Amino acid sequence: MIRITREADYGILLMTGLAQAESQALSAAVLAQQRRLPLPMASKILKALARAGLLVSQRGAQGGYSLARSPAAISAADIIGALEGPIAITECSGENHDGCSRLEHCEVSGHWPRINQAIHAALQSISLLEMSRPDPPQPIRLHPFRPATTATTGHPL
Amino acid sequence: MIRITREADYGILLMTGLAQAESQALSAAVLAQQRRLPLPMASKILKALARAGLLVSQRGAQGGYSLARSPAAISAADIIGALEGPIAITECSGENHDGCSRLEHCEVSGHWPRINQAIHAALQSISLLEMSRPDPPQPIRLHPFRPATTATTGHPL
DNA sequence: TCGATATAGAACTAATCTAGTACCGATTGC
DNA sequence: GCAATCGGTACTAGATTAGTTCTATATCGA
Repeated sequence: MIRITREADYGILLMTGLAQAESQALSAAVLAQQRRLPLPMASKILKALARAGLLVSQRGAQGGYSLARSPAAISAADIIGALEGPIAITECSGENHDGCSRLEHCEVSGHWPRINQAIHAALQSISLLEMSRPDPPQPIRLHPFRPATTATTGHPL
Repeated sequence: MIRITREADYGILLMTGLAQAESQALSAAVLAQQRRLPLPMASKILKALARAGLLVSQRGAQGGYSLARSPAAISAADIIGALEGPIAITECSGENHDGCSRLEHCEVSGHWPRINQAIHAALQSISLLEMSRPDPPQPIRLHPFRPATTATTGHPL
């Protein structure tokens, strides 16, 4: 139900890694190793997070990534949104009806905006600072790394 | 970001249709026509909702579907959960670690349960009664019906 | 009792999406 | 200048989704 992609999962892992590094810059290779993620994947995700303005990147030798803001000022919604694109409500509501206004049977009640807002609010209420605290009742990984050819368990959220 | 399947979207449409029918039973054909959904699709979804106990079905001529409980007692979480399976937290937390306990790198903090719970709470706070009220600021459809061969716009939630 | 109407359930297919990899270019420190 | 790193795009195999089809079962009414 309401699944999140593995990219977003990994993204949160990487962000918590950076949050714990206390503003020290870490390279993609270091972060990937720390979180046991394949380097190309981690690299791809870090690029996206930097492009979204959540990370600051430093190129060249001794380069790396660090958080663009304090962990308290970054929410789960920020991270997930950066990796999975804008929430739907921005695609088909308000002034922007692209892809929807063409449809002849758009007569249905506005339940989705309400749901979107509820979920968005829930995600925005969770900060990276909270997620970085290593005090969970149960250590849990929902999206464990799985090499491309291996069977998988589902990843519903 | 955090997408919901079209089935769940259609499911909510169909449920609101039944909620507005005020406990009168409606056939799959009637509901499908009302919501402009292809009959086989509507039929498939209604079957699933009935199996999940959200609808009561009446077979045979003059048969149809009606709500198993009052619209106020049915939440968005119920509908989405019925169509997209149990939420992840039940698959990999508490006593039930199937598919996760085997993994060697399960050392990560428990951020997902927190997020799961937040989203689940948000969805549970929205009742079918609310969703059935035709008073939205903007009538919106996120998952418009699209014949199998047609291009699509994304459907992020 | 028979036939029309409806739901129950499983199986199948095409299109789309996801996860992960590979490659090449640009920057920077030593 | 060269090695270390990030930036960006393109590609592929596998999984998932969306929708259809087929057959079985139940019920109403003539």
